[in-house]
Amino acid sequence: MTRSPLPDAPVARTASLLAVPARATILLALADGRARPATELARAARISAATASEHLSRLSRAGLLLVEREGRHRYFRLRDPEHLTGLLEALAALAPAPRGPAPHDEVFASSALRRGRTCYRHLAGVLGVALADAMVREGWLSLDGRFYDLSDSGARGLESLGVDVEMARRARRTFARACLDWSERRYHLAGALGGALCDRMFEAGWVERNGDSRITRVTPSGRRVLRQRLGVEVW
Amino acid sequence: MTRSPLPDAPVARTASLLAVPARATILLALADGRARPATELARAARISAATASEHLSRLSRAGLLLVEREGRHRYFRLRDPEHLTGLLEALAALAPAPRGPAPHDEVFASSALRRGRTCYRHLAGVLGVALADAMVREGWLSLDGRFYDLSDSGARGLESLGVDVEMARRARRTFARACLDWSERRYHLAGALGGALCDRMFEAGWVERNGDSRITRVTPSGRRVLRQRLGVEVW
DNA sequence: AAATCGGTTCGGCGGCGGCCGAAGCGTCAC
DNA sequence: GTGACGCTTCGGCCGCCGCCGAACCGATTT
Repeated sequence: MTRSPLPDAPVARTASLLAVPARATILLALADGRARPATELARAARISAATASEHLSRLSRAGLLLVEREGRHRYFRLRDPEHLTGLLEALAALAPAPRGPAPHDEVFASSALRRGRTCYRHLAGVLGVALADAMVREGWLSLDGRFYDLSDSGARGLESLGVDVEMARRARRTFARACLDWSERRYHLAGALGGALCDRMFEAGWVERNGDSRITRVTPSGRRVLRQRLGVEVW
Repeated sequence: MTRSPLPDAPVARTASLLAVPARATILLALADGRARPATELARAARISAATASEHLSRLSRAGLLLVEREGRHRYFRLRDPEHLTGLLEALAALAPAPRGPAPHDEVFASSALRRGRTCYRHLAGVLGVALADAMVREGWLSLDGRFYDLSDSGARGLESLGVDVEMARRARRTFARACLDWSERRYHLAGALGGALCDRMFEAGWVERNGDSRITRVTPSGRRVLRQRLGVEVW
């Protein structure tokens, strides 16, 4: 019953990846090129974690997604956002009904969470990324793969902010890790040093929690310190 | 159990049209923008006529195909070749394995049939289309929808070639129809007048059959007549 | 009229695969 | 340690749909 392979098999196989609503939702949710954890994608597609896991592994195996482990999360992102996005748009454009531009996501714009938040015990969101960027720009940190190197001047700078760098060095945890930030798609500072910095900023009253959520906001004094010491202007 | 509709339904629904090998083959076979009858598409996809009919009706309902009845045939073609072809290529490009350019069709190039053939009782292929084009160019015929109008000068011209135009007018069949030519994707002359012209060309020895097949070729004398009377140069 | 042919419809079969709950594993918090 | 949490694997259910043969329809031929 088997026949010689038709030259269109690849087309059909690839199309079938996009042919189920749950997977299309997932890809659409990743269309902005940012990385998101599996649970969030499951929620977006309204499927169980188990089902999402299957879809994600299938999409990864097909080479559409890249995956990055981050603690107990797994972040997925499109391997080739340009190409994939174009394809999704072309498919949507072929559909008969809709004539206006699709509402697309919006779902993920939930900006309060995006601006600043804690990620386990370090700072994330726009704030966390801005901080990491600034420290790199000032020569305090340099990125090496998934880790940061802390320069001497960086150590001095952080110490002068009141961060207990020596204590962080002695911790059994990784000292300075680059953590993929899901809302900004860039790295922020994690590890013992990130924790120490985060602790210090709360302790000094430069940032504060919004109730008991993970949402964090910068206080006026924090804003001043960051501007003076790191040249960072945070909203 | 029903949930509010996700914005990705159109993407998935459209993708599922391309997600089955048989349909992908059909669309690929039509990728050149030409129209082909259902049976040929069934053969290309290696499925039964019944299955092909389902696929074709589904693709038509989805607005991907246009259909044109022609006698007892139904010719299908892509509604928007540009768009669809781009989509197919983008999908194929996403597939991991193939690195060289796809062999695409070639299948349909079977050129002997393409050059000239009879279609029921009139001339088709490159020859038929060239003839129809020439007669339009000479002002003998003008296309009106799916039919041709024969001008007075056209009637005289055909008569002078020995075609029995009056007999054709009295026939109960349609006098001069435009028949969609599958290999050239353009119209050729059908109907009673097309039949009369075809008869005359065989009778005069301007064209002859290749054995008992539908393949037809122009003889030297035919070539000369066509060049002199219609300004047509046929290979 | 009968035969042929292109195409569609119908009924039914069979398999792929999407989905979930439960269980398992690793990471992190307390 | 214990518990919570993110994620994956496993087993099984179930529905969708691609496929065909047979019957049917309409156009064309003889």
